[in-house]
Amino acid sequence: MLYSPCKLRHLQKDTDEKNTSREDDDTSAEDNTREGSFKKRKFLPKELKEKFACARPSGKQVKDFNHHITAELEKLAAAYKSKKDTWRALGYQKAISAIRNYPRPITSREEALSIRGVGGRLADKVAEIVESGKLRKVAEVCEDEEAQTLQRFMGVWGAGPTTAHGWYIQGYRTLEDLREKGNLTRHQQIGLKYYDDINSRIPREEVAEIENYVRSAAHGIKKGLIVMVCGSYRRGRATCGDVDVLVTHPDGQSHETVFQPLLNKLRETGFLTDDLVTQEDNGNQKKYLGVCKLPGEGQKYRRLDVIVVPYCEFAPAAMYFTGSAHFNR
DNA sequence: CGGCGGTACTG
DNA sequence: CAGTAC
DNA sequence: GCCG
Repeated sequence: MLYSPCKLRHLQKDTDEKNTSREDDDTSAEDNTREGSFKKRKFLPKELKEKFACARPSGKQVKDFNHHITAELEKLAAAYKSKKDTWRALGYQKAISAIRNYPRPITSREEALSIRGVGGRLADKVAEIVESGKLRKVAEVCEDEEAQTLQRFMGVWGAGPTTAHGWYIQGYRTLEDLREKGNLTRHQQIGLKYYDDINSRIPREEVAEIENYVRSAAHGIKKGLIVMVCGSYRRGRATCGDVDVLVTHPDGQSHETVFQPLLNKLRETGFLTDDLVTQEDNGNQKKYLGVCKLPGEGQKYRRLDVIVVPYCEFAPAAMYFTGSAHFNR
């Protein structure tokens, strides 16, 4: 697949929910607001509109017909990942993604097997879930203390399987242990501090609020900036694991000078509360990873990524960062 | 069987 | 360099 | 785990 105007170097792929250990609730409301406002922008050249037509997922909310199946498989995927069985976990994750996009309830082993990404072993498991409502393998693999602890530790941002295992063999079992005795990297300290918030799903309504907040700040810096949330939000999911904000400017130049001023502005207002990676350069893209919180009482801390791209890479970047099913084939 | 994304940051 | 995240 |  090629996108003509610019070379697409270093585009990041985001195949599915990053929070593999969490599950979405289903349902509800589609957002026409952003799409609506988007169509009204008159300065979009037509070739870019065409790309958007490809890039834009259907406006409909994505239904999760096989939630009972993916929820069970997610448990195994997370357990395998925590045990450093990464390729097995990847196989599970691909199958889960495929099943999640499957447009109707799966009722048989054969039907499962017809889905690309689901092989014989997983089709057996799907069949067991369809028949009994659960997987015995989950009890076997996930319910021992080690598996539970490893997964708890991997919920700390910046801690992967190796770190989690290291903590485990040092005798740590709880987050309290980590706070008191573990030596954590700066990333992990932040990840621990906001553990509960960061590991909760974000309602898409709140994602929209965050998008608007960032957009307002951006427009205070430079008029005409385009601010758009990608990721699972853009795929129509009811909840998201984090917020992926893509920023560009139609004049093809302004994106170069916007990155730091925008972040500074968001810091000044107290919206950005912690930085994880302050600048990751990818060709002419710039990426920020951090933590934000909307103003007001009772708001949660949320993981926020900001990516600034040149205009010519905007549409394809939106596709990459959205990671649509279309793109996985 | 071997390959499974490729890159940038942190320490 | 290994580990991690995107 | 799955795929080619």
